[in-house]
Amino acid sequence: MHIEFRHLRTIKAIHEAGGLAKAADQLHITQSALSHQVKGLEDQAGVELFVRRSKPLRLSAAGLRLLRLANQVLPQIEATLNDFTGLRDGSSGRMHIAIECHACFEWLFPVLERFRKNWGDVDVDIRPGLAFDALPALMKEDVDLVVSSDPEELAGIEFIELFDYAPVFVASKDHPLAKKDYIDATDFRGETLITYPVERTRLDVFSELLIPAKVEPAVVRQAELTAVILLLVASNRGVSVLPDWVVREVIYSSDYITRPLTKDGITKRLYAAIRSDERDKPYMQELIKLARIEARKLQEA
Amino acid sequence: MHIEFRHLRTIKAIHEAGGLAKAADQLHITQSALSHQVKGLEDQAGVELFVRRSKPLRLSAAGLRLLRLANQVLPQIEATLNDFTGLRDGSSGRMHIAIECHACFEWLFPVLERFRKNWGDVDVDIRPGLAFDALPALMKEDVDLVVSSDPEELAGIEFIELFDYAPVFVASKDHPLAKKDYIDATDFRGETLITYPVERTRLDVFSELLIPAKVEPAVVRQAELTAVILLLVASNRGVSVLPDWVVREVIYSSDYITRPLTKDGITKRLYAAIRSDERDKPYMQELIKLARIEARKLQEA
DNA sequence: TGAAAGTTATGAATTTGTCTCATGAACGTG
DNA sequence: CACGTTCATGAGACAAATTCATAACTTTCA
Repeated sequence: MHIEFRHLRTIKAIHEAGGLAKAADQLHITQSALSHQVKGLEDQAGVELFVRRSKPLRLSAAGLRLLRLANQVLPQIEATLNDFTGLRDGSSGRMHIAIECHACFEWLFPVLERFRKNWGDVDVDIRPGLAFDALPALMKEDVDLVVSSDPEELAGIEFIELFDYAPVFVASKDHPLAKKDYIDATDFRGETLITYPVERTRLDVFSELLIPAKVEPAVVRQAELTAVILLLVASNRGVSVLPDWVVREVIYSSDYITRPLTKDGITKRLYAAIRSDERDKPYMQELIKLARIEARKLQEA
Repeated sequence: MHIEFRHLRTIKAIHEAGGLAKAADQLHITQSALSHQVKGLEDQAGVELFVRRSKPLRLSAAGLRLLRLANQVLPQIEATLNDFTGLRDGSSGRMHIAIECHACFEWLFPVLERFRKNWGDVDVDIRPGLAFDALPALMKEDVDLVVSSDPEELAGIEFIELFDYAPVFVASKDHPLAKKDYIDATDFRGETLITYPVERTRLDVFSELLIPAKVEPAVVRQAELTAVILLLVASNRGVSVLPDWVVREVIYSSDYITRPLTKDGITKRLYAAIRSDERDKPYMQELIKLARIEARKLQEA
């Protein structure tokens, strides 16, 4: 036999009730059960837990030691169980986010900043590493939310619409294309295009414009950070295509010009992919709400 | 079902081994048992403990919380069990001492002071309150050692000889009786006798001298503290009879004289009464040894 | 993509352990 | 000393954990 929580509860109850019989009532078991239990414990520990010579059954030195253990340990269990109800009812949980779209940092960061305020018990993280396998990771519960613009039909996964955005052409104000009202695929011929360092199929400018039109820019140069891309564009080292929420920040800067792609502009939609069973968790809903608000703010700026 | 230590050990093992099967080996039970156990736990707690979608069975948020509990709690149990082996093998325990003889503080305190150094795990205390019922208290395990000068035949109790001492007459150097070489019972007639505040039968001067001789002092005055008794004696407010280990400290002081009781002197023997089943405990033996040493030192002083 | 290997889940049977019931023993009290 | 209280004990009832056998699932590798 091993020492178990049951025994700690027993010791504590006997001590507090001041006797087997009363403790037994309190624990809703018989006095006999307690007696057996104590005996078992004593056999196992090899020490007497109670002083039996006197009637009001007092704790021995060893018994007191065990009581101390009980007083340490039982509250810790309580605390754990409480945390569990938190996890169950959704006031705490995990929110590890994978972003397929590089520029999403821009709006996601402020969102998480606000989210953190009200949901301190939720463990928040961004996992940039797995841009590729984001959806498999979501299914495997490696992450809990994926920001994506390509909804797929997947069992147990659903894509929740966040907001629409437009990929927008950005160039230096001195660039020749600044003269045009809108930009077509053919305009990229001979240009240096600056993109995030991901495969082309995952870049709007390629998937929506250049690949269908079978146009290849003169040079494709990659930069990790949005700020760096803008820097390169400003100094006329190339042109780029960025989501409107990014360029909105620079739209009034006299260094840049922005133009729609194609005459009618291109619109894309961003989704939050989550596991269906987490859709109703309150913090999940909250995060999505915050994302929509934040996006609107950025686009209205 | 309740959460039990078993479950904590299980969670910990699964996490460390990285899988049910390996953990099962480690715990010397079958993989099936672990699976059932985890299932039971999850049902009980109402939360998923593991992420099952991926193969190497990872802990979920709740699982991690439980692991934290395990890492807190299991060492505490270990510690308790270790303390128990201490209690079993006698390196720790309780040493609550009742003293029937008031003056015993004088030598007992230094003894306990030294005892404490080597037996820090033993809970030491002096219980002055129960001078009367000291022996019943010993039987009931209210105390563990009684210092007494009256051995009795009691089941489960044995009296271990500590050392011999002599009750000695003390008076001011200016007292008339200072002229005598030894003091008889009749010398107390007309004197003020200062004693500890206990019943006469438990005072050597009465039990050994005055009661047999049917002598009553003029006044019997009581004082709690040895120092106070000596103070009163020094200022010639009365005479007293104290154990030699006490007066040895003042013997060279020019304020006092000490004289033997009766021509041949009276010798008494002090005992440690303990429960027989504790006789062989190492700290018990040590305490008795220290008591003898201390007494010799005091009497040789 | 389809075995093969490895890992976890499940159901029924079995074993183990815990509890209850009935009763006895010990203690304290009037 | 009888009586009420409190704890201990043994046998049987019951509940729970474990095992065995096997299914279901994942991952890996060809």
